[in-house]
Amino acid sequence: MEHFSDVNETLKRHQIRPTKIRREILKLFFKTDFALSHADIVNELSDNFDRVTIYRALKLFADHGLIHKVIDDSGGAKFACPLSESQPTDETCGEHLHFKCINCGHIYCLNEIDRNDLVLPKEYKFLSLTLTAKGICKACNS
Amino acid sequence: MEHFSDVNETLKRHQIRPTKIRREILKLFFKTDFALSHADIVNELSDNFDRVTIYRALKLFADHGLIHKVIDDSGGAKFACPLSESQPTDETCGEHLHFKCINCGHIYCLNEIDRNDLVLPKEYKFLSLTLTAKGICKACNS
DNA sequence: AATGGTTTTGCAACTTTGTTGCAAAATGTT
DNA sequence: AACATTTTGCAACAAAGTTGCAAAACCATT
Repeated sequence: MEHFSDVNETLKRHQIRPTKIRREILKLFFKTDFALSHADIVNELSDNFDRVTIYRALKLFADHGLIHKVIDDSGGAKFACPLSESQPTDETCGEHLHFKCINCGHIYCLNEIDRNDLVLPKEYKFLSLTLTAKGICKACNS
Repeated sequence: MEHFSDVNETLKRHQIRPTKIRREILKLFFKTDFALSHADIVNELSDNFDRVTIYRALKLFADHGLIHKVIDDSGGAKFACPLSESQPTDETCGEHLHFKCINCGHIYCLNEIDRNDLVLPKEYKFLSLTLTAKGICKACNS
């Protein structure tokens, strides 16, 4: 768990030059435990920064492994920042469990769950699981 | 496996009135074994039908359980038509395995795979699996 | 502190994807 | 054929995201 004062340091650690808008966006991620959409960020930030700049910051953060993109089941893009920095985000984004609340719509990254023995934290109520495989299809595998 | 001549009958069976454009779209689904995007259909249909009419036909098909929507991992919507009509599409869409080819980008519905023992057809090369749970989150579950 | 070079930002314009309202065309029924 | 109901095509709109470019901010050097 990181503190707000770590914002500058975290940016630098990820080779991202700290600017005002980047600090503001990262602060928002630090105080939120679910994935944020671009629109969420625009609405949440008090000073109105430019939409495009926010898109670019999100892209930059993702490219540098600070956050990762999650596609909502309705097709919208959200971005999640893993609070535990223990594991590198870059490659592991597809490897942890995502949980979508059908009530509030929030998406949570459940990093600590064993994929082979899915037991959610007790406060969560499990209803369904979607599986999506990736690989090479029969047409391309020849 | 259905034949082209079944197009009219299939539409009627799903309580969809057969019109020219609906027959054309369904034919396309019958001859394709992967999920189609709206843009795919626009490009594939020789007569140029109106974009909006195609959107409406897809919505209608999905509402009547003839096809189901799949969200691509890049956020785009695709629609898949299960060739085996053995199982009702409406509720089971989230329950079968989706396979995305990282080479051609096509999404296949693998209906016959046992979720508890994922063994893909031998022509497919498996690379990774994404898990997404749904339910009620800690904030809403109180 | 001023200079100069690189980044970053904000703005305008544009694309893609999808939706809505409405009049005209097609369809089904009597 | 005449009627009511569906369906289609069109125009307009909205949300999400991208690109090019000039102005502003930033950084390093003298």
